[in-house]
Amino acid sequence: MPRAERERQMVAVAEEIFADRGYLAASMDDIAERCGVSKPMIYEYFGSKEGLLVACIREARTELAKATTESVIGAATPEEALRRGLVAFFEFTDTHRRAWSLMLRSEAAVAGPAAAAEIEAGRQEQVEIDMALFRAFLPETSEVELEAAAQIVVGACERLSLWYVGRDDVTADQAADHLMLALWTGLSSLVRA
Amino acid sequence: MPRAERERQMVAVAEEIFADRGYLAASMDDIAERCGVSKPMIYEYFGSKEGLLVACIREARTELAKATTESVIGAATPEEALRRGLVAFFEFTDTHRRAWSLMLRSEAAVAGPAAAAEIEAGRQEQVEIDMALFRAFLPETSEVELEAAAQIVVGACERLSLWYVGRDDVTADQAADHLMLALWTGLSSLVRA
DNA sequence: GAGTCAAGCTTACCCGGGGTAGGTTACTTG
DNA sequence: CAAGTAACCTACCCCGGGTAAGCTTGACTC
Repeated sequence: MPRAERERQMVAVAEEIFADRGYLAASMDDIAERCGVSKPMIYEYFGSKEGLLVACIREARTELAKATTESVIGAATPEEALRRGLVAFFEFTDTHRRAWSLMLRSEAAVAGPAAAAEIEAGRQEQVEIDMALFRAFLPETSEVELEAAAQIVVGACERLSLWYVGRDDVTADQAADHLMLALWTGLSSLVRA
Repeated sequence: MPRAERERQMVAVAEEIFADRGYLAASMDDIAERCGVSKPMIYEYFGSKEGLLVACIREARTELAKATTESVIGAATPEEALRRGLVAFFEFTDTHRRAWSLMLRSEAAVAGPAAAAEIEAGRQEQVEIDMALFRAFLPETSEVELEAAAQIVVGACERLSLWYVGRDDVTADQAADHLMLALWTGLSSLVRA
């Protein structure tokens, strides 16, 4: 099997095993066996166990960035853009649960500095997408304010997606609704209602 | 040295080493040596490496829950309660950086299921504190709505604290301000400004 | 004061799994 | 067909989590 194809297979298998058993409990021998290949092949292509994890995360975050950026194309108002981005995000986390749990669960230094950096880079990517969006609609707002808002959106999305994926009585659309109410309209509106 | 005291010392040393080098890179032999004790003592008291991590996390989350619940006592309006809670939270993450980075970095299944559960329990604790607060001020609002709002607040706090701790030009108060603007007033207000 | 029990502690070891050295096969290319 | 290289293997090293078995010391009983 040619290298490129084998690498894709390895990433796919690793994603599944990492997500299932957790990074620590997954052994490289097992992954190799499931690929029908011996362990040194993985080391040849990915360098280390952490390297393999990084490859998995990178693939997931590339897909996520693609899905969210594409979703906001052509939105007329900031409200519409935000809502569309949220729905796309929640749909992604729902349909790509394995990939998403990898990005969440393999936090930082537990797997190693490279994996930590990859995950943080993924978040930062989302932050920058959000900032670009806000900046386009809100030219008057300061950069600090924009970044704070973007971080808030990313954090809220992350947490809410975990919550809604665990409940089958809430759809991606409803999750986006809740988030729009809180972030866009503001929680203060609940008091007056 | 009596057991209780030794346990406290072990947790303190472990917290530091885990936070410094990361969970994987920290070896039990090193931790034992820094305690002036041999490895089996730690296993006697905490059962496993993961058990030791769980003890560290539990201590940190207990402190955090204490700080945030105490901060909102006596608040007259929901706005004041929310703001006070946020400030207390950001101050905690700033002054207890090691403990906080442990809670964030040792995500989920990477260390093992018990550690994952402990961290999720910590988040859920915060969610419930928030829900109780909201419920007190907003008796009309549905439980689903309350929980969604609480999840959003927790997620936004987590992310924003990481951001603000990394920037020395932002104070806990200002971080709380940004969050109040986004969550309480709503981002829509930026458009009209 | 000898006997006993437990708490706190040790040395010396096992073994799974990440990572590597060095070689084999088989296909391309000049 | 010789040379090179891509894809792959077996066999091994060794660190570090985890354990077995026993030592020391002090308190408490008879």
